Amino acid sequence: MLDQSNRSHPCGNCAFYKDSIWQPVSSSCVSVLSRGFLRRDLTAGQPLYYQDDDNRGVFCVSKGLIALRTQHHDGTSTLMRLAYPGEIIGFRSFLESRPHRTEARALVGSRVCTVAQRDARHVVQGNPSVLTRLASRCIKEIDRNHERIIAAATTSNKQRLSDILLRLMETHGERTGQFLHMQLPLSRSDLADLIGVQTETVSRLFTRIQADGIFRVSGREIQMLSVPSNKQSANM
Amino acid sequence: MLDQSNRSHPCGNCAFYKDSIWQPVSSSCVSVLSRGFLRRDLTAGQPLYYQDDDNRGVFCVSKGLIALRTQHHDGTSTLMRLAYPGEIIGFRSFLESRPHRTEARALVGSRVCTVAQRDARHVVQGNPSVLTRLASRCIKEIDRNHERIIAAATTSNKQRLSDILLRLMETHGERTGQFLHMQLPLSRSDLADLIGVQTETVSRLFTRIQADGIFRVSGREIQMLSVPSNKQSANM
DNA sequence: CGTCACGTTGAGCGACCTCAAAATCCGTGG
DNA sequence: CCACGGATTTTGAGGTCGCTCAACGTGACG
Repeated sequence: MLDQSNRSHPCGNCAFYKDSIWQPVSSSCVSVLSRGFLRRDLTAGQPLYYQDDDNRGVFCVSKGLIALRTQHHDGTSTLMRLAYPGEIIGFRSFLESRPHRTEARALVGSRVCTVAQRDARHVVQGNPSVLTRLASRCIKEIDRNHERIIAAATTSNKQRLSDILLRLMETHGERTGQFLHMQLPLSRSDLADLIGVQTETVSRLFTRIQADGIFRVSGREIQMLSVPSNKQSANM
Repeated sequence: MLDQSNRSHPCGNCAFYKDSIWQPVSSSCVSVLSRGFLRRDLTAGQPLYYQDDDNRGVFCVSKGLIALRTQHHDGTSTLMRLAYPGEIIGFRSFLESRPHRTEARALVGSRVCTVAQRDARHVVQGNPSVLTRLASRCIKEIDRNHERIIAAATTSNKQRLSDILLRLMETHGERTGQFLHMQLPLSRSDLADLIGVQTETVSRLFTRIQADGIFRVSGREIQMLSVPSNKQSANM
């Protein structure tokens, strides 16, 4: 049995330690990491950083769910990404030393670990493999964006909303007998910003999704038949 | 006057030498670069690599225009990116050592420089700054994708098509008196795959764009009043 | 001269938008 | 415990845009 944890490393107790971008690093850098390390708990709705803020470090979602939004000049906004546990956020502004282009806000109670900017730079400089792993996270983000662009072009809004529910259920759902259920961590207008439609349309999409019999929706309470038998792929 | 060129470096004569990701590198690596370097001219329509091909190196567009497409299972495809001169392509599969997820194909006569995979890895390993610059190109790609997602959510298809014409005109247009004109390097169905509509819709969008008086369109011949007086921002 | 790829045009339909109003949820204070 | 106000969500009516299907034009090429 391998010991997956490591007491001296600040990420040593994290469920995502084995995939941490900060691991492995030279032993001298472990103490630098520990010095610049901050574990922070956010309540639902609490911001981590705002659009146009200067970068303060590299953030890792340890638990919960973080929304990355960008505000537009006309007052509307787009939800660019939902960051799930184990994911890194804020890396663009860190790597490019520029202000954040999105706002990060917890959607549910969350824990976020930060490595302060100065110390993160120090560790990156001394450990090329950290940069390689950061680049890998960049590419994951590119892949996610490509999937989203492709989905927008090839998949109906109804299907995309179903897919989002499915993904959320995977992480946030609780099993009760034959059903999974959850409190939806997003408002109708968040979902609208995510799939690129109006809030009224989201409401109507929920009605249509419910009619297919896999989901039951009541406000933010979502119930789902587990093992949805892939019947939804038959819908357009 | 600084000498922007460098005879011993394979990118030394390139217009984009000063922004090359392969520059600066240690002098010992310059010869490795030269060894793995291949300058290649592509005719319009010629492929550089196919989807699912193994990575053969890092490619840099020296001149021309390269389309990056992904094919879907149902036979449709999406044009993910137009790569302009000075841009790097194929970096995802290089950095992740995985097959290409897009097909790269020249839209007009183009020149592409390749650093062979083995040598590129050698140079990256010996020069951390190369990896930093590659990461920077990754982030540029993320920024482009974000802009595209935001544009899809906030801008009309007509406006987005205009924006594409404007961008192409910038690089490919030739001035004749008061007008810029070009041979459109993309078919109607390429444009459709780029903005996510049907080819018939592209045709109708051209009709409507033309009605605004800035562009004249006849098949692939596009004419534009230069300095378009930003009137198009009035259109929705 | 036929063929084939490409582009345009038309008709009918469905999805989403806008504007408006009603219903529901939720926290706060009486 | 209940009433109130604000935010959120749902529902309705009517309009617009893009989709589908189909026909037709055009130009390149054998």
